[in-house]
Amino acid sequence: MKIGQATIKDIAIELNVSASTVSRALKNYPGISDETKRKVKEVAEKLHYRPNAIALSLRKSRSFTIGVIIPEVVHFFFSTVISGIEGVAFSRGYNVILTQTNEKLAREISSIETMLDNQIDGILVSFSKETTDFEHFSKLINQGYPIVFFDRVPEIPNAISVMVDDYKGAYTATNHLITQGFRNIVHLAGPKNLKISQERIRGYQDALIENGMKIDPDYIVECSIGTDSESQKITSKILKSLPVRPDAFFASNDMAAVGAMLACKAEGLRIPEEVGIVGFSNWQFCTMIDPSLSSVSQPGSKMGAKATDMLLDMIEKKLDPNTITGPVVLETELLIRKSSVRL
Amino acid sequence: MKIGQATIKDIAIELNVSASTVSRALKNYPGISDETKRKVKEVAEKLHYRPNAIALSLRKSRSFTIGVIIPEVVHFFFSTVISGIEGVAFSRGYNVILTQTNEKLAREISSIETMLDNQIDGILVSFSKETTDFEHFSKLINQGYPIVFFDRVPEIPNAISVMVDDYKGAYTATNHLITQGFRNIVHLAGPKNLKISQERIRGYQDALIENGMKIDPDYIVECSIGTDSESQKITSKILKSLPVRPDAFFASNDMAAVGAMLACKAEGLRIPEEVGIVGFSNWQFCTMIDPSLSSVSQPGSKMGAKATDMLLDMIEKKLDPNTITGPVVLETELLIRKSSVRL
DNA sequence: TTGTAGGCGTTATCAG
DNA sequence: CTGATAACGCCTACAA
Repeated sequence: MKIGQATIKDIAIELNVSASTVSRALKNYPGISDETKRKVKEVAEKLHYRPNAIALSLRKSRSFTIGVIIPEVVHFFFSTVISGIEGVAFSRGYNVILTQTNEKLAREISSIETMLDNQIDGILVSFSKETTDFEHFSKLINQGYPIVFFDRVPEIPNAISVMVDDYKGAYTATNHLITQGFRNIVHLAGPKNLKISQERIRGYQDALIENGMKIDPDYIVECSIGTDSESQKITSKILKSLPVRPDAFFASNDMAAVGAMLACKAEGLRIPEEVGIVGFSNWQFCTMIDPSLSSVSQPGSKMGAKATDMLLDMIEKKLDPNTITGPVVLETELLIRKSSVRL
Repeated sequence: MKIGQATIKDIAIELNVSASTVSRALKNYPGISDETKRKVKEVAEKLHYRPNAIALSLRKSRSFTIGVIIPEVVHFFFSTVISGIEGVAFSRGYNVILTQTNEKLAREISSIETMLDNQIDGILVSFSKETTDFEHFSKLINQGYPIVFFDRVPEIPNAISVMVDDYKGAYTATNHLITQGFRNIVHLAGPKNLKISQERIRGYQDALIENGMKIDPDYIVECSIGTDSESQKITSKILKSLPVRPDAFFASNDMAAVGAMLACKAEGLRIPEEVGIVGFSNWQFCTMIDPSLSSVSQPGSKMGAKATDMLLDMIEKKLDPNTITGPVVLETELLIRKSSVRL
């Protein structure tokens, strides 16, 4: 036996039949004698034959592999999404090629190119913070190439996307803070070019308005990086600079919420008595910190699973993209913990 | 222009030359007129020609893709490893196929098969908790197939692996607790079939011995799942059941450490005054909880990067596996925070 | 300097 | 029921 995998040819030679016969026998094609099938399968087994997926890809222009483009792997939410993606892909017989952009547009573009070179059957994308032009995506969409966006979704024609109800999540969180009697609520917002950030801002604002409160732009502060240290710095600054000291923070992500919490503690402010805090994403550590952090949970794994199912349905033509009108929106859930409850 | 990518043939037809000429021109082979090269490249550009990676793979039996087999994606440490892997792979021109086993042996085996079917050039593995037989790995190793193990490494001949110095990390952590005056130190251990768990246990024990303390098996408790809730339950139980109440916990992972912390708090024990706690891995939340958690940091990203570099070196024959004797061991670092300092 | 032919592993098509 | 041939896209030894 030669090095490397046995091929159909090897089986054919061993049995003195043609390669096509072997191919058909292995796939139980009609019009092959049971006897031949038996023998072929026996030899295949003996030689540990496994079909060469690359040859199949070349032949069929299909790789049974999907690509995932994600800003960062080391990010709790995204890692849950990846997990969801991987699960569905595996169970439906697809491989997953993973790429992280580190929030770089250039990396995003080059990853897409490599994926196309590799005959990837479809792509799942959450684009980078740098991405403001979506030409590299719309080009593919217009060619009918299967793409599904998740979480960070672009506003371009015919884009298929899965997202969470950021607006409602933010609205509910803010409303909860108001119900708890907090009045000067700061929103620590995400990068304002992302739709998800905008939606969360909108939810925050509407909650204020509907409760008869005023919107003050100074109380909407952008935390573009999203780390706890960034938000800690920003928070301690605004605790002093704002005309009326904030008594609550609704953060667009949990890291930022923790930063705010640390800053408040450093100022000697008690949580939740003096300051209420709510985060977004429900990272694992929410229940581990003291006080435990209220947070809007995003169904990351479900989002990954849903996006993958849609993508594979498109690939397998079980789903006509044209029948899809709007984005698929998954519900969030406000998990109320100690950081925001003072009543 | 037809649907799909332009091929070498398309360029050849457009220029009335043979496909081989085009192929050579594109790769700047000697013995092709500059004129032809120029024209070929021009047309290639015009048609947005990109080489078909699948065809290349088939031809060369090389895919420029490596496989990563990991127990869980949603795990801070592993996600940093993935990040390191992805970074090096990308910069060296390789794709990454990702698979998570969810700690299932069956999944591990089937993933390897799929990867081999896809002509993956090499594999990076951290095996599952279920894996006790390594036949599926040794078979490949003996065939000369490039594999590098990371973090969870098997004790089989010729295995190339990258790990952290679990022994020293555990030793240092335990020693630190002793220095702080803690005397009844419980070790919350990981699954005992994993080498990393064994090494940490050994480090813990040696630190006790060298400080003239006794080893009590009852003070080594296995937390096989590794969640905070598991360890919380276990901790509150042993706080009561052990003859002498423990005054410190060295946990084999940070989640377990947090569980212990929560259990102690629930018992009204003050940390670090009455109970000292040290974790392992230095998850993000260590600095976010109160008191901040001392932890042994594992260089996950570096581990991923190192393992990938070695794997690619093997693949590219820059590294002869036979020259490698032992595993590559990366240093850990004890990060001392509030949870363990009472002096 | 360029073209031809053969092959990487598989399967669809057409013959027999 | 089975075989021969061509093709997926690319590369390369050999020929011209």
